[in-house]
Amino acid sequence: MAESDQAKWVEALRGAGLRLTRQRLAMVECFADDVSHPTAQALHARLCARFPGISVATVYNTLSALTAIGACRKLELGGASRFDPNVTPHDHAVCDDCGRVRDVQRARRAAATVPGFEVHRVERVFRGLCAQCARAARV
Amino acid sequence: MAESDQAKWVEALRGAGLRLTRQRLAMVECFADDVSHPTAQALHARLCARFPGISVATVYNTLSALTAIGACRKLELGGASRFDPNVTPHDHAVCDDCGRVRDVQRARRAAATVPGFEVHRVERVFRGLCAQCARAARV
DNA sequence: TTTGCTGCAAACGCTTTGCACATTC
DNA sequence: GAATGTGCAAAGCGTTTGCAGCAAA
Repeated sequence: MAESDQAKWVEALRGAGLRLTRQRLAMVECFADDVSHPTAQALHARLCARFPGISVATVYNTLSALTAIGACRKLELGGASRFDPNVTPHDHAVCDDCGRVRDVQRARRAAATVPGFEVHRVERVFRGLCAQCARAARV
Repeated sequence: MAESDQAKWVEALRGAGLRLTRQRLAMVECFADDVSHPTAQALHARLCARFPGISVATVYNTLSALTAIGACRKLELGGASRFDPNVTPHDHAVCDDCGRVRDVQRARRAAATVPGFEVHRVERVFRGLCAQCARAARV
C-alpha cells in the first residue's frame, strides 16, 4: 500500500509536468501514507528531520501543487489548514478537545442537490469528542 | 422578525451576565438579521458607518462572546472566519468563484453516528458554483 | 541550456493580547 | 465603587511573495 501510494504520487507529479525534485520526493515519502491530517507547519517540522534545511515555502508550494492536481485535499476546519493525502470520498471527525482529525467512511447516499446551486463537492465534519477524550472527560 | 431577533439577542446577552454596552447594541442591530455570513473585518467595516471609532478588538471580543453563549456560530470555510447569526441547524453552500456563502436547509435525517466518536454537531458544506457564477461560466 | 524550483526573508492578512481609560451595573 | 468592556497599538501566527541562485529535464 505504502509503496504503491508513493508511486502513484510520483506518476501524478510527472503527469502534471511537475519536476521530481529531491524535496518533493522527500515530501511524497513523508506524506503519501500519512493519516494524521498534518498542517503545513507540522509537515515541515517532520521533513526537517529527513531533509535538513527544506524551506517552508517549498512545503507550501508543493502542497498547493499536489492539491491543484488532485493528489491531496486541503481541509479547512478552523485554525491552520490541514492536508489529507486520501482523496477518496470520505468525511472527517474533529475532536473539540485534542483537535485530532479522523477519517470517517462516507455512507452510500444519493448525490446531494441544492436548488439554485451547482454542487461539485460535499464536505461533512463531525465535531465532538474522540473516544479517548470522552473517556477522560467522564473521570 | 428583525425586532424579535434583536430582542432575543439582548436577552441572551443580559442572561449571560454580559453588559449591554452601546457597541454591543450596535452590533446586535447590524448583525442579528444578517444573512451574508460576514467576516469580523467586514462587520467591523459596516459598523464603522454606524458607530465611528468602534475597535476591531471589540468586534472580535463581542463575536466570540456571542459564539460562546450560543447566540451565533463561527464558520470555518477557508480564509477568514465567518459568523452566522442563524443558530438553527442548517448547512452551507459556498461558491468557489465569488466566495458567497448561502444557507441551505437541512434535510430531516436520523442523527449521524460515528463509531468510537461522540458526535456533538454535524456540519455540511456544499462547494461548487452559485447560480449566478454558473451562468457566467457557461458564456 | 532552459525552465522551473528552492531558500531566504520580508510582507501579508486575520486574530489575539496588554494595558490605560471609560462605562455599565 | 467594582467590575467589565473599550480603544489602541503591538505582537502572534499561518501563509504568500519576490528574487537571486540552483538543479531537473
